[in-house]
Amino acid sequence: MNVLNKKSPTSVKGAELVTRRQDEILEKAASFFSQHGYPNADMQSLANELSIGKGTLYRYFPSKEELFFAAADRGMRLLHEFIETERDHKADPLEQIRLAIRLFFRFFDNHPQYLELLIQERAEFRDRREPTYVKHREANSCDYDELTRTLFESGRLRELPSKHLEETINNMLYGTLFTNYFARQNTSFEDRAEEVVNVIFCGVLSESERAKMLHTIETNHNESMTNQPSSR
Amino acid sequence: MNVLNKKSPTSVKGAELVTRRQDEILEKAASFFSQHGYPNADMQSLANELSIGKGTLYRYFPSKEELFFAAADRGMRLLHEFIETERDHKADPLEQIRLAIRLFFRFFDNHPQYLELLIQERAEFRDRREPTYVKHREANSCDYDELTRTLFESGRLRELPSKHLEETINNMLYGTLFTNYFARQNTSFEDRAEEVVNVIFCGVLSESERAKMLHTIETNHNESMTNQPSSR
Amino acid sequence: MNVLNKKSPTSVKGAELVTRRQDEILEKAASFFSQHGYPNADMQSLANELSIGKGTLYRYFPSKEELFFAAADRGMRLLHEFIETERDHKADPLEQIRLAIRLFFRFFDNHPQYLELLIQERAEFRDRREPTYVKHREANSCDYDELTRTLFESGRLRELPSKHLEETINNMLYGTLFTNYFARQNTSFEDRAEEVVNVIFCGVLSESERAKMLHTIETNHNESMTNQPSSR
Amino acid sequence: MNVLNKKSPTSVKGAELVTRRQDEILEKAASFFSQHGYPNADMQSLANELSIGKGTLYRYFPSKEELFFAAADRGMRLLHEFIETERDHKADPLEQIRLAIRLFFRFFDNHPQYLELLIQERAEFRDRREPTYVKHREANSCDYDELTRTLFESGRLRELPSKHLEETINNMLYGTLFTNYFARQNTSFEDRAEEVVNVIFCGVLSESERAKMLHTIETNHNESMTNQPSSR
DNA sequence: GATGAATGAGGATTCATTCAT
DNA sequence: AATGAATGAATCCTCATTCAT
Repeated sequence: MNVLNKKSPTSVKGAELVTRRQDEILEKAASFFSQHGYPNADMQSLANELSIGKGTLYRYFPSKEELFFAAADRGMRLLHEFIETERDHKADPLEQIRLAIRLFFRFFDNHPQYLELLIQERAEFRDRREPTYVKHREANSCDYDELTRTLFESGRLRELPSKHLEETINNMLYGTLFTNYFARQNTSFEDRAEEVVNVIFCGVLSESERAKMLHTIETNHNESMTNQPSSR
Repeated sequence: MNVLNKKSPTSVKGAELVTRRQDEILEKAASFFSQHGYPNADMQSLANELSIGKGTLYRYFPSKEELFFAAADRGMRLLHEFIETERDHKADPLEQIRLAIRLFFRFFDNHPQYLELLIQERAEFRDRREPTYVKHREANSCDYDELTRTLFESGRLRELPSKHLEETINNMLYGTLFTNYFARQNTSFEDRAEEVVNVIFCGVLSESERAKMLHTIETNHNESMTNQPSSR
Repeated sequence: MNVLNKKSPTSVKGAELVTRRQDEILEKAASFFSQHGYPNADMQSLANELSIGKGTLYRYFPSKEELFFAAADRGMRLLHEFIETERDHKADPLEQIRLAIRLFFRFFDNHPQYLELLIQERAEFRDRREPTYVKHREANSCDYDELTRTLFESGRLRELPSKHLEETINNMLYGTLFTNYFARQNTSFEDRAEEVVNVIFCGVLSESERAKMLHTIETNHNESMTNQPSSR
Repeated sequence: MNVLNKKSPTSVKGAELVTRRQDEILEKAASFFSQHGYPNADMQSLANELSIGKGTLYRYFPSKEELFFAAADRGMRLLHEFIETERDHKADPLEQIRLAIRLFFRFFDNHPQYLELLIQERAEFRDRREPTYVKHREANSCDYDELTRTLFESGRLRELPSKHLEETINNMLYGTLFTNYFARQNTSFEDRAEEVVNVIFCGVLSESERAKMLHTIETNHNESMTNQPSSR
């Protein structure tokens, strides 16, 4: 499916060269797809922007589709690497989460094209492939599982199914990305990190209201445990 | 730009007929675009599904693009109407918000095609038009402005810039929609409404941790007010 | 696979129109493919020659390949019709064969493009489809089976497996077509009909030599019957 | 037009090496073109199969077209050599012809790719070049001219214009090749040699019928000689 | 008003050939 | 001498839109 299939294993040095070349192409392709949208991005123009021949593009990627997927994957890989490089495994768990969120936003501030690619991918290849975004989420999820477990055990989180926590954060993060990006407000994502963390951690209610609500939930929960074995 | 413009008067009855016909088309078009994606949805097939001629389609909508926009707009209008019809203006404000969230999710459970259209629209017409989603948000925002004001004034929300509240809820809602839809998990949105409300209202931290954090925020805030007039 | 698939059964009158149109296209396509060769025949130029749009071509035939096959099939159909129209079922069987050969040649004199198509087809679609030529041969073969049977029974042919007769004639006919056409000698095929018939019917040997050879064959045949039950 | 032209002298040994290399390439090229058809045979794959670089191919043959022609020519040369090597110049002339036919068929049984090349060539280069097949026929024709003359003079053939004899045999041979090959019947050509010889030599009619027909021809011929000096 | 036949701009992809290493 | 990376001309096909009936 790639260059190497057409001919020869090429030398190690050659392989490196190929990888470097592919990276250059992917870098440009990401912005290009992001800018024009997948269906309007034509390979000729992309080749022109790269100052290479159209054929060369096809030497490195067998089709427009594969090129797009490779670009999207690269984005998620870069995101992952960026967060891994910057995070501090020894910090307080809550701080780690806070930092991860901040880094997540910072990445998309610096590379908005990759956010665009996530959306494009979903729009164009709805039924053809597992979304890159989901793959990435799965790759990362284990890293944070332990973090949350620790927090639960030390009683620093309230009692929520642990899956909820992760998903809720995810929804909030991507929701913030998407709605802001959709709205083209051009505000920095990272600038909103504090608010987001703030709401996720503390909610929006005042002290007293919160107490009331949590009490109601508790009560309902107990009742449903006692009276209605099946809640659906 | 539409049928009526070409030769406007026509009888009132005629106008109604046109509207009914347009609605039938839009209904089908929404599912169709949703199913195939904008670029792969071809007008001939849509006409076939509607059992009308391709030309007729063009009588009612001047172009594929306009048809798509009309379908997306209709989706947002239906969402709005649905929520307005079902909401209870006399209920407790927090309950009103909770219900609105629930209804919002229920709508997209019942009409997932309109969610798809939002994504399609963003992907295809990135730079050509204000997203339908944003238009809708603006249309609705005033309705909830007063609701939140009341809650603030009665001390039932903690002190957050009012814009934040609305945006945060929005981000959470759309984030939940998008990530779930992206992940194709086929779970009902409404089933998740309670969790979402729960987190937005109460946050994820335990009582003590929350207190600590809110204290820190307060302190920082005061300090920054005193010492660093500009935060960036 | 054809026009009708895209939409609607069209009226009877429409169907006739479609057929007429297809025929016009096939007529031109045959000469065009014949002239340029399948791979060099481009659809745009063909459309230009027909003074229709490229899209129209594709309305009537779903692909270049199908168009080509349809043209080749039409050729064989026309050949068959031509011979059936002109032949005289009441004539002496040998005369019928002689006439059929003459007509066969005359057809390709008048429509050399269809000969070319047979060759093109074999060259381009070697392994993708049963040759049109073979289909035609099968369609016709039954017509002549009886003719040859009669001739055998009345002792007007010497003893040859009946399959041989038909195949030999076939080989001779197509061989004459192909070699003459290959050689681009531009001589009329029909002009050679008499020679061909002459050789097939009488062979090239003189009376005495023929007698000798037939005697040898007979003898060998008897011997192999007696001594070597299986000759293979 | 080939390697040697670019920088001619090179040592004699070098020239031999070049020739050997070219032969290896042509050998493979023949099967390759035969297998895929000229337009689908791509130079990269051919180079791969030969385990040489694509550039090297172009060192030995200036273009795909020239390579193809060289392969086809080589086929005809091999055919010629094969027949020359195997034939027996001292045998009875009729036997010589019989043997030549048998050898001709045997060659194509063993090297069907060269038959394919003849067809490909005609299909692709219809108007660009004298068919290899014709060149070969001309090269060989003189060898058999004398043979036939001898036969005529000794009265072993009936009176036919000598050109007819050769052409008729040719047509029959190539006709048998092509129709059998077209039909992909996978029968051995050589197995059919006897039948073919048999029909060409003796014709298909019975003794009496043959006499009748030859009489008629004679009569017509004389008449036309007497009455209509020019038959055209 | 409704239809669908006709159109042609537009874009992905292939592959023979060149040429620097 | 040998290589294979780079090139871009060439071509099939799709589909939104128009317009005569």
